[in-house]
Amino acid sequence: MKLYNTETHQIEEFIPWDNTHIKMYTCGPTVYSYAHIGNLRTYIMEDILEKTLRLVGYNVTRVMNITDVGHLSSDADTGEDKMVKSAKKEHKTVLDIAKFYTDAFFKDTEKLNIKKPDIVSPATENIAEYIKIITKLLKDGYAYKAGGNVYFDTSKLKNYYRLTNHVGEELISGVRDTVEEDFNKKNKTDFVLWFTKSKFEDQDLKWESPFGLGYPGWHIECSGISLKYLGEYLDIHCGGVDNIFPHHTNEIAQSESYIGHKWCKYWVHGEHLNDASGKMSKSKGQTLTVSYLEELGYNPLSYRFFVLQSHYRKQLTFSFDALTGAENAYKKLKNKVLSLENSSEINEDIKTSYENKFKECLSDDLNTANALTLIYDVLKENTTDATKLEIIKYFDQVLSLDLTKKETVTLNEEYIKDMINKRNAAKLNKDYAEADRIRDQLLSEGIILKDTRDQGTTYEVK
RNA sequence: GGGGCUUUAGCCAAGUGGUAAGGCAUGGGACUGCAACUCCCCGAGCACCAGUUCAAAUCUGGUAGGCCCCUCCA
Repeated sequence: MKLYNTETHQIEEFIPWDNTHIKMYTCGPTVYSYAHIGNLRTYIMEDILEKTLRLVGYNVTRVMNITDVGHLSSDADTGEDKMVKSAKKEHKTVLDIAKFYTDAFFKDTEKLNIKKPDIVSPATENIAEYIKIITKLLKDGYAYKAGGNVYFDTSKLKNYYRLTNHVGEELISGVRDTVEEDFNKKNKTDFVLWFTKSKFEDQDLKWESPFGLGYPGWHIECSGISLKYLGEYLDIHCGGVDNIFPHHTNEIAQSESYIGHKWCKYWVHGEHLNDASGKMSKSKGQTLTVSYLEELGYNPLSYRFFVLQSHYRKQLTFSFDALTGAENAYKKLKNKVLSLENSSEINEDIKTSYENKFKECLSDDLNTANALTLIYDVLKENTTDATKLEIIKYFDQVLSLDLTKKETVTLNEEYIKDMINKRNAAKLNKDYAEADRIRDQLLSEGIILKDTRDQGTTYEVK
């Protein structure tokens, strides 16, 4: 298994801390609104990674956090935290909002066949863990108090910028002019571990702590949850590229200062989905959600297919043309797979050979584009249908495109047969207008008629 | 200003030194009352320039374009 490791900037052979059990942590959503399909691209990649690891024989424990407590936001113009802002807008409490969007998030991931992580933990349920870490960081001199808050002192580290090649002196703080500078910091890269005072005065959720009544900073939650559930030796930490700096950089700083040794071996980051104008963003008008795609008549799995055609470390530009293309390809492919007969013998040699090829594709830094191409090779292979079907089922354990799953819809077969007979009668009378009317009628009910040579008129569900 | 990624046919793309996989769309054909489905056929020399090499999409240097990060983001 080979993976690109952001920390070393190269593709490496994957060697876990403990070969029998892989610990995988993935940054979860901030639940202040619906996830857009760009967010979901990263979760699809993580899903492929997890399933690939399992396919090649590893045991995996995967943990994901849910960010349901405010973190420093850039909405300096309103002076409000995102969670609080949503809550106000929708006249609900912060936790109501979090619950609502957490549920929505998992509904979306389910539609995309993304497996739910083994452990999902909201940030608000692990406060004691953060306090424990912060207390030790203060005691060991890695953190300091200023202006009521606790900060991490990045100048205590020799190798703070491990994930990036940033040069400290060249960083511009407050690159975006909406961000206000925090003058409590000793160094511009220092970050807050615990807030008791912030510009967001109306933060709803606060907890007692040795540092005062307040709430945790954004970065500490991932370190805390990961250390709590996965221990001090983490194999893989995933997220979107935007998290590399500062979020993941800060996680390393906190975690390793706390445990005193190397923490995570592999950092895997998914590239963004862009639209024609650049990066997709929750705060940029029209949000492309899974349910929006459904409203437009797309199958969510067509989006999964679209994403898998590309590589996770490559930026991908979304357009409806591209999605339509993917949907066409997906439907055609699925039709071909479903038309395979499952009655003949299975050729084990061919099956094994394709299974190995499939594992090779995915083991090559998750080359899903090639893995997908392999399906077309299987369909063209000179072997029995049953063999092809078995191979594709094997592939679908990771691809999760429901390629062999027939839609189960309850149909009124007598009605349909009756309509077909009427249409055939009309056709015999050369009353094609009537025949077409019946065909359109059924189509509007989701039934597609097929005039075949040897079986007469058959139908299938749209 | 600093750091990083990227550029292969209309579109999504594979490719890691030996002469451009696959898919979608388009066009042509078979099938059809007409369609849909299905099947068959068809397209690029890899942003540009200069090197290295017997040989470069693949290596080196440069130019141009696109995108991202530098405390909201997946």
